[in-house]
Amino acid sequence: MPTIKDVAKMAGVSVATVSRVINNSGYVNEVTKKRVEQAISQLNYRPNNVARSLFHGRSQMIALLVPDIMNPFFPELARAVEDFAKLNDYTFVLCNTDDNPEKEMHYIYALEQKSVDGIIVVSSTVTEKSLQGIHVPIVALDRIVSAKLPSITVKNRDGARQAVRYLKQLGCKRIAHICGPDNVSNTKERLGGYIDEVKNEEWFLSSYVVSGDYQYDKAMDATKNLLKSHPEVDGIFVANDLMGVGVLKAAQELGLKVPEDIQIIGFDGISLGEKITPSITTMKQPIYEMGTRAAQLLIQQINEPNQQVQHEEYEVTLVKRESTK
Amino acid sequence: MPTIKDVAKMAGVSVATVSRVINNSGYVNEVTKKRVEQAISQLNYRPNNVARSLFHGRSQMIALLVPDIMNPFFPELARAVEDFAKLNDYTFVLCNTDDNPEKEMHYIYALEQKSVDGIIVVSSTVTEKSLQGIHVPIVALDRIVSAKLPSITVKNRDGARQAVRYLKQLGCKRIAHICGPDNVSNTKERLGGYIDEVKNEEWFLSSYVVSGDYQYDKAMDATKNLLKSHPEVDGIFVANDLMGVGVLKAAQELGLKVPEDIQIIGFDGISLGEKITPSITTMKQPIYEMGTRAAQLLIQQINEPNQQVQHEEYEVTLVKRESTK
DNA sequence: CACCTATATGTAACCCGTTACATATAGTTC
DNA sequence: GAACTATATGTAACGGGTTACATATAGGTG
Repeated sequence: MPTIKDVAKMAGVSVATVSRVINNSGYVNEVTKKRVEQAISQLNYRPNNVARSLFHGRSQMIALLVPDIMNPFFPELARAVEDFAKLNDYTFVLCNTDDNPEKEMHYIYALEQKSVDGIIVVSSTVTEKSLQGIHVPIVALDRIVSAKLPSITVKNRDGARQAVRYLKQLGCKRIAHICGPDNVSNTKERLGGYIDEVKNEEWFLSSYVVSGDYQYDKAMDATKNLLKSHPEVDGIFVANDLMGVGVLKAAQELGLKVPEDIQIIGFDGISLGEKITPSITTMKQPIYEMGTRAAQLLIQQINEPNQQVQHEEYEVTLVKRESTK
Repeated sequence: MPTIKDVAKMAGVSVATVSRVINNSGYVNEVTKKRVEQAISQLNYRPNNVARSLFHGRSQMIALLVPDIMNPFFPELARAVEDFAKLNDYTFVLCNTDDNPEKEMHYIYALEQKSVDGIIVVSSTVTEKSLQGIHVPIVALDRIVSAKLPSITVKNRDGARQAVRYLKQLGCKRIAHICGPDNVSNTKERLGGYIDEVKNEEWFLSSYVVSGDYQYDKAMDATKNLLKSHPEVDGIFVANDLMGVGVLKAAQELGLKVPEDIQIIGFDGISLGEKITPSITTMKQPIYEMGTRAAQLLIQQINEPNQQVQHEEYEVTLVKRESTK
C-alpha cells in the first residue's frame, strides 16, 4: 500500500502539500495540485484511516449493539441507523450481543479502543456502573439503561394498555400475556400496562402471565402450556411480534383458529407480522424513525458533548390485522 | 483517556516497560510489574487500539458484507461468522450493502483503510476488476464473485434439481419457478437446476419462470400474477425461503390451500420457514457451517496470504414440512 | 523603496503505541 | 578477576497521517 510519502516523492513535493491537497485545506498552487492528484491516482493511493484516527482521536464510525440479530426488529432498527449514519458520512457497523453482559462490555471496550465515535445500545444488562471509565458517547435505544444516558423508547405501558383494551373491545373475556425477560425495561412496562387493564377484572389470574423471553421457541412452548391449563383464554397480548409468531404457531398446533377461537395482538410492528398468515395485529413502533432519531442524537452528542440528556418517548399505534376479529 | 505515558509516569518507569507488562513480552521484574499493573488499574488505562493497529498494520477485526440484513438468511450467516471470529479473538462487524455496488465498494474501501484484517462478502456486484488495488483478504460467501476469490457456496443446481424432482414425485403436474435477481450467481444455478428438470416436459412454458428478486413483496406480486394467468400451476419451486413466505401469502390471498391446491418448496432453510404456518418445505443449506467455514478460510488467509484459492461447495438437504404433501 | 499581505511550500512535532538497540547490574564460569 | 550470560530497563525510531510554525516569493500600498 502506497503512503503519503510515496505520493509526495512522486509529485516532488512534501507530505504537507499532499495532505493539503487531500483535505482541501490551506494554500496549494493549482499546478501543484494537479501533479499531486495525478500521483495519487497513478499510485492508487488512499489515505490510511488508522493514522488519521490516531491523530484526530476519532474514526468517523458509529456502532449499534443489538441483543439479538435474529429478531427482525433489530435489523429494521439497524437499517434506520445505517441510513442516517451514511447521510452524515459515518461508517456504520452492527454488533450482536446476545444480551450477554460480557459480550456487551467486550464490544463497548473494543469499539472505544478503536476510537469509534459513538455507540447506540439496545441493552438491558449494561449499567451505569459498568459504564464508568467509558468515554464514548452512548445513546440507549428501545430500552432504558440509565437516567444519565440519552434514550429513545416508546410509550410501552400506554401501548400495552391500548392493546389489552382493544382485545376487550373485540369481546375477549379472558386475556393472557406473554411477556419478555424480566430484566428488560420494556418488559416491565408492557407487563405493567397489561396489569393496569386486567387487575380489576374478576377473571384475572396471575398465571395468565407467562414469560416467552422475547424468543419464538420459548413463547411457543409457554403458550402451549398456558392454553392447555387455561383453555378459557380467548385473547393474548404478546409483548413482541416475534413471540407473536410463536403464539400463533402454538394456537394452530393445538387446533385453535385465529382469530375465531383466540385473538392475538403483538407489539413492535415488524414487517414479518404482515408477511405471515394470519397477519398479526400489533402495536406498531415507529421503528425507522426511532433508529434515525437515535443516530441523530448520537451524532449531536459526538459533535457537542455535555449536551442535556434527553429521553424521548414515541407513540405506538394500533395496526389491525388478521389475528384479531 | 490516560495513555501509556501517564502509566509510565505514575509507575516511575519508561513506556517500554509498561508495554512489556501489557504484552507480557521481554524481561520485567516482578516488583516493577506489580507497580505498573497498579498504575494501570488506578488510571483505568486501556491501550489505544488505533495506535496498535497503526503500528502493526492489523486491527484484529473482520467484517461481513451482506446484501440484505432484513432477509433472515443473512443474520443467520452472521451469527456463525461472529461466533467463529470471537473464538479467534477477532472483533466482528456486520455491514449491509443493499446489493448496491457503490455501497459495497464504499464499505470495502472504508474497511481496508481502517486496517480491517479481512472481509467476507456476499455480493453479486463486486467484480474482479473493482477489487484491483484492494489488498485485504476477501472470501466470497453464498455467491461466487470471481475465480480468484476463495468461496463457500452450496450445490445450487443440484439442490434445485432435487427440489423440482421432489415436487414431481409428490404429483405436481405444472411446476413454476420464482427466481432471484438475474445478476446473482446462485439465481442462475438454481434456475439452471429447475430448467434441467422441466425442459423436456411437454407442459413446460417459459412463462413459468418469474423473478421475485429475492424479496418478499416482489415474490408475492409475481406469484399472484403467475397464478392468475396460469391457474394450472400446482407446484412452485421458490429460489429462497423469504420469497417462499411471499408465495405462500399470495396463494392464500388467492384462496388457494397449501399444500392441497398448490405445493411450495423453498431454498435456504432459514428458521423462519418452520416458524410460520404452514411451515415451508425447503432445500436446507448448512448455514452455520458455511459461515463458520468462511470465517475460518478468511482467518487462514490473514495468517498466511497467498494460499491456494479454494472453492468449497456444500450439499443441501431436503427438509420436508407442511407446504408440501 | 520599505512594508505588508496573500499565496505557496517545507520542516518537524505530534497522535500512541511497539520494539530494535543500547546500557547496566548481578550472578556464573574458568 | 576477566569474560560471559541472564535479567532489567531506558532511548528513540517507526507506523502514516495532520498541522503549527517557519520560510519564501510575488504583488500591492504609501
